[in-house]
Amino acid sequence: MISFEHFRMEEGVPIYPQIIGYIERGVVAGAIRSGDEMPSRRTLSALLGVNPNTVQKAYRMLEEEGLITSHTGAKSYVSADAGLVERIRGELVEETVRGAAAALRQMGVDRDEAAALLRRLWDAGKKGEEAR
Amino acid sequence: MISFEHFRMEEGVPIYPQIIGYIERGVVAGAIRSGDEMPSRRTLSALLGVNPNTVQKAYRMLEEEGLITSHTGAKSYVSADAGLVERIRGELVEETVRGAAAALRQMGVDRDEAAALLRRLWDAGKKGEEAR
Amino acid sequence: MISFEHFRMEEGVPIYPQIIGYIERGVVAGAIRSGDEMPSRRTLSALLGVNPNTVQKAYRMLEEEGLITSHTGAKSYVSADAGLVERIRGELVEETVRGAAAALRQMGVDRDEAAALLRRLWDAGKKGEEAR
Amino acid sequence: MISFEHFRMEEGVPIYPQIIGYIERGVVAGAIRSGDEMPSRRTLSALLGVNPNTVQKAYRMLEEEGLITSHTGAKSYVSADAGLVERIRGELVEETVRGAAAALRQMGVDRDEAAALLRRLWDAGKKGEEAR
DNA sequence: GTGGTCTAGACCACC
DNA sequence: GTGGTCTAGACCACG
Repeated sequence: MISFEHFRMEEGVPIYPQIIGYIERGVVAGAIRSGDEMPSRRTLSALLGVNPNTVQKAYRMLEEEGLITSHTGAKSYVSADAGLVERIRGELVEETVRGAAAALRQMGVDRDEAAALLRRLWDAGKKGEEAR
Repeated sequence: MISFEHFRMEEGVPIYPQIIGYIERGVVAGAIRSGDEMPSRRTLSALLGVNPNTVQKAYRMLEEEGLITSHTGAKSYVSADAGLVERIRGELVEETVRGAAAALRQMGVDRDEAAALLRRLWDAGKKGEEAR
Repeated sequence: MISFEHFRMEEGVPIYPQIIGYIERGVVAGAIRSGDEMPSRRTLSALLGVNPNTVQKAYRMLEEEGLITSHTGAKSYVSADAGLVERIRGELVEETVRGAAAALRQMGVDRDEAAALLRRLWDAGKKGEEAR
Repeated sequence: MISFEHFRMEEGVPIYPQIIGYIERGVVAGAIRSGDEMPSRRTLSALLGVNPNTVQKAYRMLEEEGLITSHTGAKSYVSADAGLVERIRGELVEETVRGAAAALRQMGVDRDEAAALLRRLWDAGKKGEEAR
């Protein structure tokens, strides 16, 4: 059963993409692997304090993406082959870095300052957000 | 008159927060200063290709935040005192860096690798997204 | 033991009402009579390829309707007195005819055409759906 | 603006397919034509006493079927070419007649009796259900 | 005012 | 207990 203990909800952003992103990042990190058992819709919705349907939507999109499999009445499992993981990794890492760089640039931060900030704040939110 | 030439719309995210964020980042960078003239709602909506109501909503929230002043029938001006700017700067920069760091950590990227990536991709999106 | 050989499942409709309807129509036709023995829940669920709980639900509702009697650990029997049968017959037949008539009328089919169609298609689905 | 005054909701059946069926039958009858204006989601939901989202789902599926067109901020219109109408007509009429025939057969009604019933009850529900 | 999306809760069939 | 679907209400962007 994969853990959601390091999941932190971001306000003002739709919840289901956050769930998708959490799973994707965990898969990219190798913390979530093929065959791992997903929490049930009810379990996860209770854990996150959201509606089961919101979780359902995330799971459905993950299934369409090929990251998990679902069968009625049975549990859902992760099913991520290496190629898919590598593809997601490429998309996700670049997108994250580029987005932060663009925002910081527009705020007048220069490259060295940004890199220094990143190093300094790296462990800032570590408690509770450690790689999965 | 402040410029929106570096504004790039992000799909799948409400537009009015994007406008607010653009102004906030410009103020933090010092590119937008107290007394600068805001474009009229009509002008900006035409420029961005969005509905006037969407711009109106952004202006109203910026006014509530204290970043601009609006008087019926008159132009709107930026009104950002040093304290407000500093407060926004602290929130935005830290939030941006922390968010990226958390996502990258969760993907299994380590601190050195992240800093290197940030330096390497710093100018990546510059063409067409300069000082975005 | 009453037979389910002519039962055909309709997709997209809950299964338990289909079971109830099958019994009701058989009773109205006289093919199912008071005293007839119902298949056990397990037997029927295996025969129809559905979950025992689904059959259980249908049996419970039939019992509430008064069409069958169940005693824990014992077989279930049909118990349809003449009055009940007549009441069900009136409801089902009229409802079926009225519903089809209304739909056909709304599609611009006239009465003669509808009656002709009914005669022509009467045996159409018979093969494989006989006495459905 | 096409009218829903003859629409009658059937209990125990999902609402959105009923809306779809009503439109399809009207198109088959020729009572609803290409270019006709659909009621807005809000208008129809208020009229039927259902949630706007339920209407939305029906409209969306009708759009996928090619029977109506929708554009954000603008009204929805019927767009049914002759071929599509003919295809729907074939499916709908046969399906309706076959379904009623099968049910009546299983209830022990014979063909002549069924045709007679259909003629007799043809106008039974006419008030309020007249072809569109 | 329009259509589109997100979150929510109840119900169904299945194991 | 599991996943899947339907109805519901609020919010968003657009004309």
